[in-house]
Amino acid sequence: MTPVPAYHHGNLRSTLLAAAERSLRQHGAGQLSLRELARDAGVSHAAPRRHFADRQALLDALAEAGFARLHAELRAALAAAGADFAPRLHAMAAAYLRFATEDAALLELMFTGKHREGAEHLVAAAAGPFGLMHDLIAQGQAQGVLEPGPPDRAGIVLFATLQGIATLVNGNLVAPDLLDGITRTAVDQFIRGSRRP
Amino acid sequence: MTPVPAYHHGNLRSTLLAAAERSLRQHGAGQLSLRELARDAGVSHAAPRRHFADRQALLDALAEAGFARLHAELRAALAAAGADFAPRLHAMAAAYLRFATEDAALLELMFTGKHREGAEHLVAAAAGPFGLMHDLIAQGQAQGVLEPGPPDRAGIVLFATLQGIATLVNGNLVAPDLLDGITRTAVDQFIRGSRRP
DNA sequence: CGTGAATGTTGTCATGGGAAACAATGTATA
DNA sequence: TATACATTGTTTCCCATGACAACATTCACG
Repeated sequence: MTPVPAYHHGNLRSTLLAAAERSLRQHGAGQLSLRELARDAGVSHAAPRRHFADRQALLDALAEAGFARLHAELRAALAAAGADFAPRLHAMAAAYLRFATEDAALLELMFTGKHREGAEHLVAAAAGPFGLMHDLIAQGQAQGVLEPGPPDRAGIVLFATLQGIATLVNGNLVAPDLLDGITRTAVDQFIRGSRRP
Repeated sequence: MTPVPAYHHGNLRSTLLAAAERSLRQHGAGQLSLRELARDAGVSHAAPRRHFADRQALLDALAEAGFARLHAELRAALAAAGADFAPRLHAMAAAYLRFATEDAALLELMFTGKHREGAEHLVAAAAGPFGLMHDLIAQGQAQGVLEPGPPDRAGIVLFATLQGIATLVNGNLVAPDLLDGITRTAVDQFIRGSRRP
């Protein structure tokens, strides 16, 4: 018996999100079409509207999921690293840049101010990865490697540097094979620039 | 006599680019519509095609013009600064971030890998600002403030940091009133991180 | 002049987002 | 269980846009 296609798809929302993530990786956010996603899911072109009020809502959901995944990957990288500050920082930076360069379009969605007015979701979702960075800096200070002070400012600068490296590489302004070296340089410079005198 | 509208607009290309830059600033690249630009210019909806093969060509032209303007503004900032390295670096960073936060959408167009396959134009245009950064680093080394070495790597890290700060601010992940302080912190940390031992 | 290259215009098509009205299905509850 | 309501998906329609082709006007230059 070919199973009669159920009227209710069952998990359209997650199916759409998964397909969207694929399309995003392959063709970028600009090319992402709700109708095409609907076709792929074998569903009418208006069905997605039950789950995403409009195109932007879908993109916002993608960005939010992206932050969650980024958070998880950073946590995993930290867990795999040892207890010392410097290796942990290097591990985190490498993990961040792997994510950022493998999912360039997603990263762009997550960061470039494409969000809606009420983008508290996104800001809240971003707080996860930001928090990891913050905690790591605090650990560096506790271990006496970094100079004391509010970890926020230094953390933002570090985060910005990693984010910027990703942008330059993703924009083809820096050759991808330089990525690892530059990342290491950036982290080392960061440590040197804010280490305890 | 109401002047009969001339059949030939005369300078449609620059008119379109100017209008596009305005629209970009107000509504972002996604909302930019060739037909709307044509309407604004008082010209038929197909006229822009004579000057830009397609939408992407218009966006590429905008990005290229953006690099030229960025280059000019950085040069102006450097010219206004003194001869000492640190103030020059601070001036350049401030100028970069002013440009980057006032024209967020343009910056995104310039950097995020939205270019065509053959994007040599863009890479070449980007070389201008990159070169300034490079020269500035070299000057810092010559003045004995920075440790010697190939200026490229350090320059890329610095550029990335500024670019990343802009992304975070433009994405509302960092409050705009923190911008100046963070920029200063970033530059100071950079100098401390790569100064002569 | 007059001819060809630039530059604009009108008309058309396919694609896509969005909205409304309707249909099928699931669920709670009297 | 039967009926009311909520969820989810379908159909049908409208409109904006990008892209393209065929045609018109103007300009520059011999």
